[in-house]
Amino acid sequence: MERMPSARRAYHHGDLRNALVTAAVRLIEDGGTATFSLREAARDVGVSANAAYRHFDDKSDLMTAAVLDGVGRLAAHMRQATATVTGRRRHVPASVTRFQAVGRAYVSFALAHPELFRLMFGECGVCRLPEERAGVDLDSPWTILSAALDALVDDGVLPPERRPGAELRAWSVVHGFASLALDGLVPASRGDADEALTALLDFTVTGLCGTMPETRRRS
Amino acid sequence: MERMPSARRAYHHGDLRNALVTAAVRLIEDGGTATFSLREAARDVGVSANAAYRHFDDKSDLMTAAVLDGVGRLAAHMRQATATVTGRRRHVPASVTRFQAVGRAYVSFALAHPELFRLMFGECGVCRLPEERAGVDLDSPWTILSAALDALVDDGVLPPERRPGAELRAWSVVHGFASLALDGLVPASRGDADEALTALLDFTVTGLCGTMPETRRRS
DNA sequence: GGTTTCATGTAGACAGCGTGAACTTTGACA
DNA sequence: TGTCAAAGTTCACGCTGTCTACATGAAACC
Repeated sequence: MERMPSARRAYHHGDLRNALVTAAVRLIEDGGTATFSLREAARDVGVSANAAYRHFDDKSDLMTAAVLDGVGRLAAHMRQATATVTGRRRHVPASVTRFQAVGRAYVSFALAHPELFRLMFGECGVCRLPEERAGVDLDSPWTILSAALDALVDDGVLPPERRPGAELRAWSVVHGFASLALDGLVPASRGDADEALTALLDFTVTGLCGTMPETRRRS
Repeated sequence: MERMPSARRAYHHGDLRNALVTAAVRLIEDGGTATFSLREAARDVGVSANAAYRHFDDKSDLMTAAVLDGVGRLAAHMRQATATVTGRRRHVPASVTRFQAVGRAYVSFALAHPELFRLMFGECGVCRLPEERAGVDLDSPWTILSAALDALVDDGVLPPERRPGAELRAWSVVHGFASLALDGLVPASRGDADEALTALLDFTVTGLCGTMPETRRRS
């Protein structure tokens, strides 16, 4: 199988696997994980339900593929956020601003794709990724976070002895906040939530560095 | 309906609602949220599937009841942890130790009841609790956390101006850590995980207070 | 005490689900 | 051109959530 007209669209789809994943992501995003069905995804693509079994072991395998797709989107979102940091606060080192932008991106992704985010970190989620090794496929987001933390060290605001394990602490904060926000446990109004997030990110930097760093550094 | 022999056990169960909730919690805890079925819960209790509809609107209503049950257990677990704080570190104020014990209890509950915990804070979870007001029924855990934070202020380690919103920040940290741990994203070995948790709780106190407090306080 | 009432149970039916087995189509290659 | 395997299809099964109708029996009223 190499060439496929894709105009005829008879019997052989041509790229069914990807089409199913795309449909799954869309269905999950607006419909939730609970009501998602493999049959509906197949129906959406215009194919019989069992056709999916040529590309996935079972329903949960399809959902895992959707999760992987989501991880990729999250990484892209985070990467873009670091690349285009907007605004910068007085007396706050650039590395801190950029680090906080990563966290902000993480939370905004979760709020923009609640159901997908929940699936990514819930049952059928990253804990069941292939190879029995979960962390592997989260490399991208993890790497982006790591780089931001390294920059904090390079900038002299994060003491090297506090560096080990910082990813896990930082990740815990934003992940927890995002999860709680999805559950409606964060101040409802948009402004309040943003204020809470800002406070949270300052709290994170303080906790990591041992104190809130300013631009006028002590040597 | 008042008296029910409970020995005869014919037709009328006597306390079917509670029995169903108990069965649901157990089935969810060892079987997961995905495979849980209302019919199985009914079968477990020895009652027809439709009997459940006399006590619950639908499946998700039953699951919500299970979630409420879980919130109660979580609160009890946290309360007990604060009451019986074991060990105490040098140079660390007692209020800090007690605060950290609350966080430790939260995480240990999540690790002990992974599926229930996930359900509590996932779809069908606290976000869909009755009254359209999520926070309400989390009063107990929230209150316990609040009290621990108040104690930090009373003890002079948490500056009053940093007190507002502290619940949300503290909760975010432990909730995120617990979630990530359930996804296998925390160092696998038991000792490493505990070490990471300890570091996380110190990080939290530092972030909240602005610095890591010691017993020999300034002033 | 007999009758009525009604909350609480049961039985049966239905569509939709995930999935296995067997069959069909079709593009690629000898 | 004939063959083959990959990628679809159809049929079938048991299980699910939930609807409608019916059965039971404890309690309330005369």
